[in-house]
Amino acid sequence: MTPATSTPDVYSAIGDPTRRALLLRLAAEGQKNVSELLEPFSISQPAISKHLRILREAGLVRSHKEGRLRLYEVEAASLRQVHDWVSHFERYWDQKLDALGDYLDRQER
Amino acid sequence: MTPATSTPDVYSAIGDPTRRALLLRLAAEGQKNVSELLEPFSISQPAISKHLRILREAGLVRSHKEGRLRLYEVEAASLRQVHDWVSHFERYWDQKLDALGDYLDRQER
DNA sequence: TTGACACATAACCATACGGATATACAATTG
DNA sequence: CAATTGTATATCCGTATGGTTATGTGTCAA
Repeated sequence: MTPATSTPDVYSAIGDPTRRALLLRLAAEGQKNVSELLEPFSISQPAISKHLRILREAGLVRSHKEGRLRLYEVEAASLRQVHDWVSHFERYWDQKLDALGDYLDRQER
Repeated sequence: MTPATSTPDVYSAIGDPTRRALLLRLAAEGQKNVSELLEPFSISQPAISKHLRILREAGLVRSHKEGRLRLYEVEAASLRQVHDWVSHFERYWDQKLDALGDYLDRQER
């Protein structure tokens, strides 16, 4: 019985530096196939495919076949939640330590 | 031979939902001691202490003793890099495909 | 001084993770 | 058709991660 394979969340998807690099390159250079994405790294093709799968399951990339290539592109709408979450802490790197920060905080949950 | 215990990076530190909840609460409610932080969770005190250590080593909290309590507070300057990184992808959730987005789109090989 | 409390650390365990190699399969090329 | 290329999946492996219980240490109260 295969145990349900829970979908990976966005935070852990971007926790890996290789996946961040993949995302950044896709954003900078647009669609890429697996071999192209693989090239700058010194890891195996299956390793990259695994990373791409995790990114896809986290909703961070999408892909489609074109001939015998599979093209990947960024689909980063789910990064918005990360952006929003991190923004709660903006006052900690902004100089202005306004007591206004307290207002942000009802967003808890 | 114990292998040097590399300092955890910010991305993996916030990859865990418990640690995100801790950070959010500290930001919302200010200083808290370990027992207070522990209370909403159904995990052990050592587990929380471990999370707090990881947050501390990632530069996300700091602490000081006060009597027999140890008070933790947010120290989230290092979240700025995350915020900046995520911002690279803003155009993927903004409706407005600004000039930068258009420019990048045309670079597609 | 003794005991209780607050917390950290140690030791251990199961599972997840990132990598490798081997293989399967679809699509193109000869 | 067979061979080659592009990619995914299967399997395995070592290490990291998140949890537990047990224990050590500092601080306060009686």
